[in-house]
Amino acid sequence: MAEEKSLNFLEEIIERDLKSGKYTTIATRFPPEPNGYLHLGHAKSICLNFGLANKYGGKTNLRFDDTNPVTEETEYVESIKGDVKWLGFEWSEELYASDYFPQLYEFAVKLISKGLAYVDDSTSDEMAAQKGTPTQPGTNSPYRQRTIHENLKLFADMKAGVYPDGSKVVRAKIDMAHTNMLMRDPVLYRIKHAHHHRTGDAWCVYPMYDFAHGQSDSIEKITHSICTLEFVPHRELYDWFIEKLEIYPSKQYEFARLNMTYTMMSKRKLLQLVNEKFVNGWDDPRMPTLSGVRRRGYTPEAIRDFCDRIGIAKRDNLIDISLLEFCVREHLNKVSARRMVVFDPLKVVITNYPEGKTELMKSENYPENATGSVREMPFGRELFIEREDFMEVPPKKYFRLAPGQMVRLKSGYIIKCDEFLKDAQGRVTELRCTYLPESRSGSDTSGIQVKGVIHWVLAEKAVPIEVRLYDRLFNVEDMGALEDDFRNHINPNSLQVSIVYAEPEILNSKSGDHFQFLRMGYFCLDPDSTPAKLVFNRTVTLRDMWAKEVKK
RNA sequence: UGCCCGAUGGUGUAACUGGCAACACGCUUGAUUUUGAUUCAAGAAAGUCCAGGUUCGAGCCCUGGUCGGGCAACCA
Repeated sequence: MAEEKSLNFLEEIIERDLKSGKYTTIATRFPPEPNGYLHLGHAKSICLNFGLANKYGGKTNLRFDDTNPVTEETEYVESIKGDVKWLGFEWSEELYASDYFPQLYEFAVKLISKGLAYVDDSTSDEMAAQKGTPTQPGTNSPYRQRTIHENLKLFADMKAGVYPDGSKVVRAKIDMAHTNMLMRDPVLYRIKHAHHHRTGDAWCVYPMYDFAHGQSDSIEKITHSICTLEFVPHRELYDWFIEKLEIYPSKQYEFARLNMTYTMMSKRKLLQLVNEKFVNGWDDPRMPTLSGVRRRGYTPEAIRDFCDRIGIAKRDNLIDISLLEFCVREHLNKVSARRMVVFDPLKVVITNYPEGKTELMKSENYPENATGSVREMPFGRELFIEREDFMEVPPKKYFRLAPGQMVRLKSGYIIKCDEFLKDAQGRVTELRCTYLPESRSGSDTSGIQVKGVIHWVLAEKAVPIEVRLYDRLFNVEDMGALEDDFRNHINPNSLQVSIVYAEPEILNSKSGDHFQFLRMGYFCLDPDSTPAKLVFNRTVTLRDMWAKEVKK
């Protein structure tokens, strides 16, 4: 296990910092805003931040960036905490940017006192005009020259609730002609007479992200503040505040966010899917949210493995969803109990099997592990098999049932199809087969080798269950390249519900159980289940070489 | 027409910091298999965005281009 995996660029930076003695231990943080549910992109960040701290013996804080009371809710805080834990990580401290409101306020006062910030009465439109453009310098606000004394008084009044929302802001006094737009006198504080999910009505002025994030890192003595690429231009401001405030110098590093084929990671757009009912909530199994993939049956192990495999770099990427599916299958193959479930039943009557007789057949639960764990399946004269496991006129390499052809019933007997019945519409309604009594699974003395093995259930004991089959939510590979509205590209067939027939053992399923329905895919029990009706989500299909063969 | 990032098989990520491009997914073929799954084996696939330069030697360094992404919210 001592294989040396090459380091990503952040690990290189950290190892250099540790080796040089710059730090003796590292501190990272995962800083979500509680305004939505976490998704796979966040999983990448979580695995990175917590992974780095674990690897180098440091710590990771969970810090909620809750500086905008109008979009943030406790519901989100709870879901985020649950998701991080589910993924398998433990934070050192649970913190909130709102914990630092008093200190952040003092930081603003300090900047004002140093003549490095001022209160501006400009409207947002006026400020936008003052900003200039990336190619043209901005212009100074007419309020830029207010005295320190006046600014202090005004800011105190802002805090005291004297002014209405939007009437005034505090801005840093930097350079309206700066090539970095973010350095053109950015807003530090704005007035919002809004109820905050944690501080209630204690404040009516709230810091902007830029004035809260870096300082929060600094307060927590975060050594390596890791964020995504879009914050690269913010780093200059981040460093400016640290320098002017003379506080602990956390360093910001940026990596490329996760993009995946056939999906999107924008919290805003995911919220839209929820609000506009394209999906059934944040935890809809079609969503790339952690609560969604969890409900879908993805395991934390699989997601961590996935995050490990995609790597960390700075170039834009579009990860093929098949890699995630590979990780999920790999894990589920090892841990899922096997069950037989017939989706589209075709009745089989075994004509030489005694009427009224049943026997119990043993079948392995975990064929990948030598646990010896087995279950018993009732076998009898009338069975259901998959309709597609019979063909009246089979193609060349079809080795399932066909007139005169033999097949092995998994964990049962070898049967031979003697004849088939059709209804008036020409639809096959029943197969009449004979079985080889000496071919019983585990004590086969028939000497006959058949290529095809199919799953089955005893008709009389079959348990109807609901399965929900999911397909990709969007039918466009690169959602990021879209020119038009993403809602125009929703896959109308992303969810298909049907009633299928399971072996009786299915009744013992418990929530959280993962199964492989033989030859049909991986499934998990959905919370919508009731004792009267079990509901299963298809996590992912099995790889299917035959489907490819058929396409040829 | 500004500033900041980035560029290696189809997709990702590597290349011991200058020594004849590797790993994974995907794809193809074969073997095994009481899941057409799993497992195993083999194979196709990039000459590293382009053009110069330095060097015995460049994916790594230098110069100039090209292309892609980001930046003008009282969002984060």
